[in-house]
Amino acid sequence: MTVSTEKTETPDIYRDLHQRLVTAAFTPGEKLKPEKLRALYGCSANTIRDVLLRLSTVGLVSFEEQRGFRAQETSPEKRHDVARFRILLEQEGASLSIRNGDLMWEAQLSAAHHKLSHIETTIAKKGELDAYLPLWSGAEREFHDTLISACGSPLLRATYRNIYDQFRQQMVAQERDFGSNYFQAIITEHQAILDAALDRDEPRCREAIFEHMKRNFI
Amino acid sequence: MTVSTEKTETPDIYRDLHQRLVTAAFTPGEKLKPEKLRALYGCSANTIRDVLLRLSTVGLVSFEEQRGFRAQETSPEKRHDVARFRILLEQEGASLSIRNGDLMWEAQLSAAHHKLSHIETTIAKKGELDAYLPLWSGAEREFHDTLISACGSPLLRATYRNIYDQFRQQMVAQERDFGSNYFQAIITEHQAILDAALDRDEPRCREAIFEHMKRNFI
DNA sequence: CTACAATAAAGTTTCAAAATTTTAAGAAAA
DNA sequence: TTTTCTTAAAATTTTGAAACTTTATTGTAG
Repeated sequence: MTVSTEKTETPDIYRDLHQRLVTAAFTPGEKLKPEKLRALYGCSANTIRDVLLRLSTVGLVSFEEQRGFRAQETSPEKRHDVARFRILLEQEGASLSIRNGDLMWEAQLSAAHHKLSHIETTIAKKGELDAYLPLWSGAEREFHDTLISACGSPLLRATYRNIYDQFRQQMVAQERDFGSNYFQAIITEHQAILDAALDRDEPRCREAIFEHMKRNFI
Repeated sequence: MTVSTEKTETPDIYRDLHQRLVTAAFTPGEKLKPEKLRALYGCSANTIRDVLLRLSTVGLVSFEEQRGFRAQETSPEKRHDVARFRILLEQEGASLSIRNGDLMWEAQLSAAHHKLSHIETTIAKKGELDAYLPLWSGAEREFHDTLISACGSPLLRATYRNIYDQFRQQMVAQERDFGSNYFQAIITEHQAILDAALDRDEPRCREAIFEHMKRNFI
């Protein structure tokens, strides 16, 4: 069901494992054995190895020479580190975008926020997070990525995306209480970020980003 | 000569290729064919593939599905991007280190600077950069890494190291004029960074870092 | 002469098995 | 009982060859 039967399977395996990792389908530190996963995707162990090697590249999987792969471990320190670093990158990226972004950027940001806001409102009402988690996670990622998309630095943006995924992995793994009031809160926070960005108010946007993330500190 | 004959060769292949890449033994964009490199290290093509996959994770090698590996391309935009991002990370890391660093940090920073300074002075006098490039590159990396080593963020530090290596790769590839006066200049700049750090003067240290890097802008 | 298709060559990815290393289990000694 | 050594099992890495893709070459039609 989750496995595509297309000719070139590797990208699908990558995407599927990536998705599983950021939605905590594996418990942190769990061993990822190519030989076991092989069966799941109907390919050889080496193909899995390739994919895991690439996922270790982006920090979702930890890899140690001669002792294989694991789903990235989590700890309060790690979560704190990821959150701090994410703030740094997003604040800087947002500042640059506010300076450089054109009308198209504003439009795309509005659009991304609209989608995100819709999904978050639905979850806040219905409360069925499990069903919406992949959808919401994707929309949130897109909103934050769009926010920094006009920063003019491909490197900053690529690094941010990696960190965002690590953040998601760490937070979902922590089994936070994603209750209804949690979503009420982040709806407000995302709105504040959007408003500050469209007002081209750098300090206020930085502050809004910090407010959005500070709950994840130790 | 460059190839170790130990039992477990993979780490050596990784280190050796890493070294070659940051010292521009490959021209930017040059194709890295496992089949060719295989002979060099006396192993199979897949082992090379593994190493290249990991090097692509740290940005030294570019990888495209179904069309293999290349030494990272270079361009004015890319160099500018790397330089800007490096400044961001180093300024932030240095600021945090200045706030958090203890006496041990000061001592290590002094030691790293002492070594670096010695090598740079030698090069400035003798001018034989080619012979000293790996030594100097390693010492400079260590100095900058030590500067941010007390920042308290493993993620920031690891990211900085990757960016430093990409920076080195980009700059050496550009065939800059590493003349004697170039080294005279950076000796002064490194001294300024050290002094500001030991004085615990964040703004001055940030400024010194910027001054050290601004020559690499477009 | 150019554009397009067919073919050949080169390069990349996948595979299953062999070689190596790590981890686990059990036996002997302190 | 605890520790250490030996042995067996499990897992990882490496290999060489097969399958597949891309790129280059050649030939044909417009």
